[in-house]
Amino acid sequence: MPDCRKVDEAARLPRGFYNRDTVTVARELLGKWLVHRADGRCRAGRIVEVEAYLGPGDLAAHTSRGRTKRTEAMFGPPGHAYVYLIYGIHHCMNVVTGPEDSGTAVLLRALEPVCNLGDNTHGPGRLCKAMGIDLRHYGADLCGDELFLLRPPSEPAIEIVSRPRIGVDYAGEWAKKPLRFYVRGSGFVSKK
DNA sequence: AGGATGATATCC
DNA sequence: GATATCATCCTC
Repeated sequence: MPDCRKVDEAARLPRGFYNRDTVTVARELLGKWLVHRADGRCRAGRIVEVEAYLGPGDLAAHTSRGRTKRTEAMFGPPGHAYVYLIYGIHHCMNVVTGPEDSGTAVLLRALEPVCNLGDNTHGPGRLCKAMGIDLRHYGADLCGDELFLLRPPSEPAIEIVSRPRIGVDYAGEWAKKPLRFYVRGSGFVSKK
């Protein structure tokens, strides 16, 4: 099991990483580490499942209903967090991608524990709970020092599987598009 | 299969 | 100001 000390020797993902095509970013986020430093504690997990949301034209994306106070962060500049509360209980975290105003983002759905996480890290709600992410992180700069992503010290080759996104049946044709990506064989991805 | 639980969008 | 709707998870 990798160690949290390795966080300091790993390369932080630069702003430019996020300022690209959303599907490209989604696929490349697999295998990267999500790190949260707070209260003198460092929590980290390896991203193994994500979903791409392609902006106002994507009927499954929150930004398809236009710019609102809630979706403001998703329309913001890349490399920031779009966090929202769902079903009154769970938080979900997205990484904002593409140029500012594009309204595109990648939902983080599952992690493999790296350090200081329990084993309840699969599923977007449990991911946020394990990482201690909530609405305080709405709009947080992922190039900052508290919540960030990095390229791990060693990044093993992975095989990427693409499938339809989960929980977006209302989105018509968009519900069928294979915009969910996960690491084959991880064992920590959503069933289905 | 259904309930929890609250922010938000979309209606009056 | 009321209400319907959730990019979910847990329990029954």
